[in-house]
Amino acid sequence: MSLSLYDTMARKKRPFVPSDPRRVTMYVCGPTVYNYSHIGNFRPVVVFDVLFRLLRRLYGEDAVLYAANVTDVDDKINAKAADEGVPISAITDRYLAAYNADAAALGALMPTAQPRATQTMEAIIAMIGRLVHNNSAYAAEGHVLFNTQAFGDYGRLSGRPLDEMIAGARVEVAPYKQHPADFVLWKPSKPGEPIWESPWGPGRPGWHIECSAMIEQELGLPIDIHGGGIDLVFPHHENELAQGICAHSSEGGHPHGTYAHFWLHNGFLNMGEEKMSKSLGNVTLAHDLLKQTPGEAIRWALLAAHYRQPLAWTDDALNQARNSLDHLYGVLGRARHIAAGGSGALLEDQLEPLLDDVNTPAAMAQLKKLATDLDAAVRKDAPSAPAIKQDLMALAEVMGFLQADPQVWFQGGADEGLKGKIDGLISARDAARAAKDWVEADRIRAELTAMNVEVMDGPAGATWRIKE
RNA sequence: GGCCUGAUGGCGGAGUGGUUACGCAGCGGACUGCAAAUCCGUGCACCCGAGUUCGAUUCUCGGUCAGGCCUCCA
Repeated sequence: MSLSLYDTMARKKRPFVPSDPRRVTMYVCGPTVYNYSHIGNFRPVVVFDVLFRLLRRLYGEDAVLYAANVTDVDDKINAKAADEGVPISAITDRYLAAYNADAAALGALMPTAQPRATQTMEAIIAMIGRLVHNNSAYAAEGHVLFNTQAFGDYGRLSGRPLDEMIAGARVEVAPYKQHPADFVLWKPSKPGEPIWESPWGPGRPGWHIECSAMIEQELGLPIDIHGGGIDLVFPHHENELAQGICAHSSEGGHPHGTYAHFWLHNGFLNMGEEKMSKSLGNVTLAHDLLKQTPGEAIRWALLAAHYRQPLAWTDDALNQARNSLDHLYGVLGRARHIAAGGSGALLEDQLEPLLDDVNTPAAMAQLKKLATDLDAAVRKDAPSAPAIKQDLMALAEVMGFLQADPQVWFQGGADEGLKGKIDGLISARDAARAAKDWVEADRIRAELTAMNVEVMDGPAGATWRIKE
């Protein structure tokens, strides 16, 4: 079985074939760094991280170029900077650092490139210039607007014919627009806002052009995979596609070509019945959640539903994620003396659920099956144990799980002093048990329980872990 | 108003034209000094109606309900 992915443009699953297997390219829309990102913002981060890992596994670690942009020019950033009386870079640097730290805590690898809008300004201006030059865009009242009439396929990605959109539009149409659907490529800055010189006057870029320019600069067209949240299909990706194609058509020629071979969109994370969004005020920040919950458990919860399905975020889902990881790490702890190796399953068999449009819930079921098999093999001291462990760890790695030491997973919340104290109590209890002094043994266990420590007696002595 | 998704057991969540994964929770048992962990066993669902079919949870149509997009948005 080979990799197949659901392509929003085709509205079906298609076999994935990169244009060049030695240079597989993926671009995912990243954050606007004006605040901490909420947990829903991290769903695509984790989802496309799994795809990134999978592609690296299939095509080689150095063969995959994954660019995720950072929007660091934006009204909200300006507002925040003005509010605090600091330059915008103070805001964007602060929240980009937090974003990257949170993403790392969720087990996401760093993309191979993380371009920033402010550092792509030359490419943005050059691209707008090309669009103006071939009449795909026009300047008006200090703005430059993309001419949606120049691209016959406009609306194809989102399945919205132009005239229909106009009919249902609730937006006020700016008077300088030739067509209501035309969108801004360049706009004048207000006083006090960051400003760049351009042939159309001083100002700053619109949001959509940034991604197209970065893709050209970092990856080159066409790219293999373009990802993002489903809410970006329209207008963001539709606009990106239109300007990206038109920037490559000659003057007077018909725009043609391919921008991205695959468009992937993840479903929303919901709080109860509604989407999580800053405007609804129902957000949970990953930054806050990570203070009390292991990043790996959050990652598990984010991948527990297929990426295209909506995901309801609840405390219970998080607890279940934690329980699942407890189970897996428990198996690994019991199998710690087994060295992974031998001939495991074929790579493709192993990865089959992920090859089918990144089916993470099915892959998790397989992870658990392998863990159960490993546990049984270890218990029976079966010769198959090393191979099973190898399969388990290989699949876990592609999913970004089980990279920690089991002991750290269970005891990671305890500092050295506490560990010493716990170990002392465990020894005292072991002595009491050896003397069959059950009253004393149970008293010590109660003391440990009060410390949020759970004791587990085993053939090789008692072990312990921090409870949630 | 237009466009687009989804509906699976107590909960989460895959998948399938004919025995409905997996996990959590529940129940019974084994193990244990008692527990925990683990193991064995077990109950529980495919929104409604019509159609196609030998057979539909799966395909088609209609309906209901829920959500999203059309405006910044992962």
